[in-house]
Amino acid sequence: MVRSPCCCHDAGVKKGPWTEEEDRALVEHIQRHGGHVGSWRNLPKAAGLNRCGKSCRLRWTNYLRPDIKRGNFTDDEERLIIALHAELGNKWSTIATHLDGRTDNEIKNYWNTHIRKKLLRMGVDPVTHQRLPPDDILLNGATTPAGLPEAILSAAASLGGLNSVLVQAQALQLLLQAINGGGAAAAAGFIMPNNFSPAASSIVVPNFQDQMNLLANYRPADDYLNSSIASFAEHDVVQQQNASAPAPAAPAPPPAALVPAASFPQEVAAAPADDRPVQGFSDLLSEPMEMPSMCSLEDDPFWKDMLESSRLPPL
DNA sequence: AACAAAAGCAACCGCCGTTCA
DNA sequence: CTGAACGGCGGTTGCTTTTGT
Repeated sequence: MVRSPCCCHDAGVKKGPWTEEEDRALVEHIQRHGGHVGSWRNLPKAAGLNRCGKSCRLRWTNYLRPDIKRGNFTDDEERLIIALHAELGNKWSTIATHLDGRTDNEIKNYWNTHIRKKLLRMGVDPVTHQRLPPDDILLNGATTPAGLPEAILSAAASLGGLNSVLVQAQALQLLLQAINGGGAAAAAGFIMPNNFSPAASSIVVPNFQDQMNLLANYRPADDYLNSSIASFAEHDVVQQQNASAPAPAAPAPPPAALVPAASFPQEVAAAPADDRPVQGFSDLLSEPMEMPSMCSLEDDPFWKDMLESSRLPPL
């Protein structure tokens, strides 16, 4: 017996976005059959649809199925996806079986549009889940003019694994550039006084040693899965907020569920001598942006040296 | 306000393993 | 056993929406 060729190649079969009428026809047909489709190939004709069976299956499984969960991915889902991807690779359908109500297509899209970029920003290769070479991180972060905060984050993420003085200097240079430009620095999570000006004689920055302690202890690929990468969602929200906010206005108290991202843990800032290693980048991103321990640049010999050796104008 | 660029996402394409005649 | 169709999957495209200038 010879089977007929796939309907997908029929010239008259409709393609493109589905209309409400088509959706209704498909759903009603499947419901009439108790949720059982039988043959996808025969379904379009039986349901009165001028669509390829394959297209019907896709529409049903990715959009119309009643058990599909809509809305943003939660942090837990995000962590699970990353963990599963590290183990399974691009086995989206397998990954989808571990997340209730999520389709492989949705997960795949979310990975490609959100998680992948975030991992890159954190200095983690989204394919291998290993730490990227520092040079790559810097390149990734510095590709867009508006991406300076990302460059700083990438540089910070790379500090823990720096293997060359040159790269370390590049990372610090990024930090210095951020401080020299108030808006970018604010976006990176540094607190600037309301009257901040690059030319001002007293520039306040977070305690440098605290920053270096945190950054130096960060090992992205070692433990990022265990940490609350967490802050992914918050990270995005805050980036957008910072990018669009008319900085450097005095920050309003954030909503309880929304804390600034690129900041340093309070307990570390308050206890500089504590060498507690951070568990991951989340520690740098998830706490409110409060810096009890501040110092001025002139008072910090390290900053003084750095500024003198940089090409920035003297402060 | 208008335009351009970037991001997000639904849908399509084509390959591959399985099923079936 | 063979070959064609089916169903499923991952990669990619292109349209729509959002954001930036």
